[in-house]
Amino acid sequence: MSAQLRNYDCATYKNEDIDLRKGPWTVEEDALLTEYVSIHGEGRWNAAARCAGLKRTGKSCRLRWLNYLRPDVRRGNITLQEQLLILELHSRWGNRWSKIAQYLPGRTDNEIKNYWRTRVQKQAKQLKCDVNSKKFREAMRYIWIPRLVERIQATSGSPTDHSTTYTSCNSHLDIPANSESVQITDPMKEWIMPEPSGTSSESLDTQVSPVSDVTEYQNGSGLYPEEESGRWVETEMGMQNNSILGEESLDSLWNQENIWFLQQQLM
DNA sequence: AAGTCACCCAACCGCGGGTGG
DNA sequence: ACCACCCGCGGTTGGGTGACT
Repeated sequence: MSAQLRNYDCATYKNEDIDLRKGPWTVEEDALLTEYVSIHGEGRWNAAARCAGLKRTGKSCRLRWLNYLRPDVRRGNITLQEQLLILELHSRWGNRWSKIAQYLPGRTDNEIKNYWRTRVQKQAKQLKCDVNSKKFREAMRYIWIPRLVERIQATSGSPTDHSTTYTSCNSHLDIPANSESVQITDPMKEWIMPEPSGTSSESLDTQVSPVSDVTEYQNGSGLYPEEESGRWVETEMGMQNNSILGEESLDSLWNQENIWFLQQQLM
């Protein structure tokens, strides 16, 4: 335990003495907060800020812990599986970042939100349509997501069955429309949510609030119908072949040619 | 080398809900 | 019932960085 933390007397702390700090956290601040949480656990962030001797608000401490210091936080590129899951869950719940983050172990709501804003919204902007528009959702559903699925299958080495490349979102994410219980169905769960070594399968059966969010999602039209299956799907753009974009990488999925194609379809 | 631009991400802000006095 | 406080969520912003000219 650091001398600062050991010697600090919460009871004598005077709020008026605080000259609150803002901006980036220092190594010393990180160490103080980490040490405090390791002893007292999470929660009571205002008390944590005071007792750890941090000149920060409780909110700032909470954010720093959850988004950065927490030992199980994952950093680095969002994987294909995670991208797929984000697209799927966002289509169902909208901007419920913290809720979506519950299904991406180690990822924070902030990270997912940033991913959405920087990557997904950028594509919508390039397509000159709103990210919440039906047209963009269909572009995601019938082109982006199938390409993700194909890439995931390709990289996992499993054979690609084009007749079932993409049926509907709910075909590989078994999310009951009237339930919060999200269960990943076999065999998809292996590549959507690879089970961390040494952990139980609990993460695959995460239970959350029993209240349905489906009805809460104001853009309710974002829900996918269940009936589609197979390679050809009927969209607002007309009959759409899932393989229409060929075999280019996802990174080039949204190249100018594709954007042009989509723009034609979206007219 | 310097300037500009776009992207990414950490952190802040405002708001609403929950809770205890 | 009211108020104050705390916590969590979603939206937004500002700084760092790399690519490009």
